[in-house]
Amino acid sequence: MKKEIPKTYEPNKYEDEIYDAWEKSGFFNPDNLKLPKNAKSYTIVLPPPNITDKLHLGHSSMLAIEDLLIRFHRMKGYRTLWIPGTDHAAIATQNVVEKKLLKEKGLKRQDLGKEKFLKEVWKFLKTTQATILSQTRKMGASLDWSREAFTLDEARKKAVAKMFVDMYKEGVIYRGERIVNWCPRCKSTLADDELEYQEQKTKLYTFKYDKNFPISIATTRPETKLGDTAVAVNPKDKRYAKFVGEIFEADFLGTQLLIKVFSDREVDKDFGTGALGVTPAHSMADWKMAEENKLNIMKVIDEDGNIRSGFGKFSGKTALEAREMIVAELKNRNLLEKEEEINNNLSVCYRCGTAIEPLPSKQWFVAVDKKIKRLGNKSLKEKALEVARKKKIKFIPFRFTKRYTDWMENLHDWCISRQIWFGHEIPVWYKTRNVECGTRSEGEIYVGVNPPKGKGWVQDQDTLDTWFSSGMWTFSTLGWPDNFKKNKKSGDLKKFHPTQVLETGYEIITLWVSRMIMMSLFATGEVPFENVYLHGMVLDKFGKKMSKSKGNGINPVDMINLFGTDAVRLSLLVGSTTGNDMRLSEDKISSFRNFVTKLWNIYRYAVTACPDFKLVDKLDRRNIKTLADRWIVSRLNILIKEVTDDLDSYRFSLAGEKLQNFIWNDLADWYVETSKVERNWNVLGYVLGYVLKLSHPFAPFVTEKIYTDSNQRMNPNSRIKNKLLMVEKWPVADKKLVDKKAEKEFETLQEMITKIRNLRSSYRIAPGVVISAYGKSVKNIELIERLARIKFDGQSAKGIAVSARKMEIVLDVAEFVDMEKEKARLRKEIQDLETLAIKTEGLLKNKKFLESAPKVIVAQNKIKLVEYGEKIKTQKELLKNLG
RNA sequence: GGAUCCUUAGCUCAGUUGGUAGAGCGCUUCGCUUACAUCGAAGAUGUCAUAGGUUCGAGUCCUAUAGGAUCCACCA
Repeated sequence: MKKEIPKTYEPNKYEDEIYDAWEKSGFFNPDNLKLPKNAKSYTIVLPPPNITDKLHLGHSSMLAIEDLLIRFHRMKGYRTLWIPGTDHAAIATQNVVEKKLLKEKGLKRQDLGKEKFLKEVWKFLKTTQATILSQTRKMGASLDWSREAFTLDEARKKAVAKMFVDMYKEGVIYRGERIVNWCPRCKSTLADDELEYQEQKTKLYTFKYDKNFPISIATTRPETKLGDTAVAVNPKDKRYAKFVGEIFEADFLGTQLLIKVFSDREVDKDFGTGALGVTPAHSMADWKMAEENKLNIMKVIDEDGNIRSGFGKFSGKTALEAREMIVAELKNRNLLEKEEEINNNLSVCYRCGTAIEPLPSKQWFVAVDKKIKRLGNKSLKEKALEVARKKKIKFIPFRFTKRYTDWMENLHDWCISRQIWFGHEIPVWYKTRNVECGTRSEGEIYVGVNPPKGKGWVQDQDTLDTWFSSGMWTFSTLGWPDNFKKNKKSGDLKKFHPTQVLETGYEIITLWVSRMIMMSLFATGEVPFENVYLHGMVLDKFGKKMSKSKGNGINPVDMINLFGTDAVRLSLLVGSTTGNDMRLSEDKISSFRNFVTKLWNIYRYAVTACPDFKLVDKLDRRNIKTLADRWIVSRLNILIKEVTDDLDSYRFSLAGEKLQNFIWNDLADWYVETSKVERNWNVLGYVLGYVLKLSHPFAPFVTEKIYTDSNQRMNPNSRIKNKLLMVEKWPVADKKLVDKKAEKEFETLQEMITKIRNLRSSYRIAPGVVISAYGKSVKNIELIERLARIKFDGQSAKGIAVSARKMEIVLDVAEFVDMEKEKARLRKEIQDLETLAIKTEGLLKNKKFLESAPKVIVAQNKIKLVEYGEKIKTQKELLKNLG
């Protein structure tokens, strides 16, 4: 069954059908792999992409790296599992849908009500989810789709509720009041790491509460000063020392304040007046001071960002309106001493950009410092630090360990409740529930996986932080809690937990990695993964972060359509280093497309030139005949060792580069190109077969295509034609085939041939004179001879022509069987050429010769008459003119 | 304020434990030779940011400086 092979590999034609074949084979699922019972497991959980949007190149990079690891280990004989999934990304998704609703229908979520709104969210997420999954397949990701999960599906809901209840029962989850970062627009709390900071100019006002108050204070937010209960000064500040410990009454524009003066080291003497008005309810730092100094707490601003009742004319106004009113009144009363512009770092909501309002509020927390019995009386924080320090979890590159431990050490209790509709419900019910300006009081409370029986129970209206559910990802996807009864693992959890590698972006160490570690330790007593491999961000060719708003993002699917998945994968894997950002441009991707074509054409050449060509699994050493054979086989076996080592050590880029060099330079340019005369197809079949295996994790499609194409050609009627490269055994280097002597000898030949090539070009080019037309083209040699005959002494010119012929003979050197004979031949060639070079040079120095020479340059089958500046003429035309 | 990373060819970046400076793209010249023009051959280009130190030997290790990027903390 022989068919024509196209000149170039056409990815779009084959990729979908190849992916189908993989998927149908069932080998993405480790249960279908034919493995010995004691085969080791190798598991990666895919960091679930947010369902807010389709995938970008950053995701592609993640998929490329993980699929490389997965395919490599699958071929190495591990019980290899890669679990797919998506993340519901609560706040982000809710925001996207809200914006969409407003834009398309002019509706707010409140207009729809919770139930209808959530329906809209699900409608939205189903479409993006579908897009994400199809993009993932396009990348060639060999994920086990039978185990696909979503952070908000039924199984995960069950796991999350169980986790919450368990932690509550251990006293790790508690409800408490404290200052939270409140977004008045999203009406939700934000974690510290969900804040963004905006540098901006703000006015700093210096004033006194009233004219009898002894100390002036400075603030950028006068409206919050309605809730001041103290003034803090630096203990070393002599100006205020005499007031410390005293309590003053003040009348701040109609509001009665009781101000205690105390000292605190945190206060900067040189900022403003050196005295800080303390507003415990509306500043993180002040809250801390209030706790230490047992200050009263007075709330001024409510959840909508308005001034609460009880503040006279200011009540009901927005914070900004109140600020303006207060400043105006301070001016009127002559209390305002100074008004200056300063640079201020404003915290804003990372989703909507609204200024954050720090507010005290009742929230659910995970206690990170509480000693936990099941963790050997250590806290989550201590245990999470221990596993990193004892290297039960290794960070790659190592330096990120420090980022993790530093952050862990300073970790505060984690607020896990969010005031949004979309997300995991909190498994808590109350009997009576009053809501009044952020303070909630309730009577009876019930915490359990299943709703309580009886009437009058109302479920907690809040939802859980996304990271609470994604923090459980490694074990919730492996069947926890059903697979974890009485502290014993069973099923998937037993087979695949802990996982081997978590591959993710370094920016997510604190948000996600740390939470996974804590939650896994609590739930299973195990680390969630043994290694954390961190990749950098993918930037555009100017080094800017790709983002939708900037419009500089490259859509991976566009690139795949243009250049093929293999090229996209290679460009993401080669030329980048662990933990560092990388730039990507179309040029880079297209150069890898060319590489894929190269690989394809080695195969194409073999099949066209040798109808019986086949890939060889085992090489009979008697088939290694020529020096070139020994050389390429030796090089291959060194390559196998190096690539395997590199991949084992996460040096993907290096491994890819070595493969590329071998395939392009050694195999194509030297082995295939130089030994055309008597090709050893057996050796080529062996080398190509092994190269395909080594390259498969990098470029799965083209390698699989070549592999199956070859099998189908040679074995159209046997089962072999359905064999997949994907599950072939990873090559093992054979030390006996490494032949250093052969490599050295071959290198000598390479050097000699290169020298001849150099000689050829060294005297080929001379200003204004003929030259060129080397090569086999008889026409060109004829041309030189004719030009020479017309104008000069025949002999000298003939020399040039002859030399042209000779050089081609050198390049045809094919068989390096008799090394000494071959070397002698090459040496003679070099000598001849050198003599010729001297002769020619002499000729070219001859003024008479130069003056009378036709000033032509032969290039690209076209001849340019330089002297007359004439336009390019064809060779034929010139010959005609010369008669 | 604390920390990390980067600075190597015109551009984008490799360079694993210290041992003769690398790749791709681009550029110059030549070549369509039945595997490949998405190709082949040849060529040019570097005080490895700066200054010290350790060493027989430093792009690589140490110290300081400059510039760039990022993360964390945070100013009332």
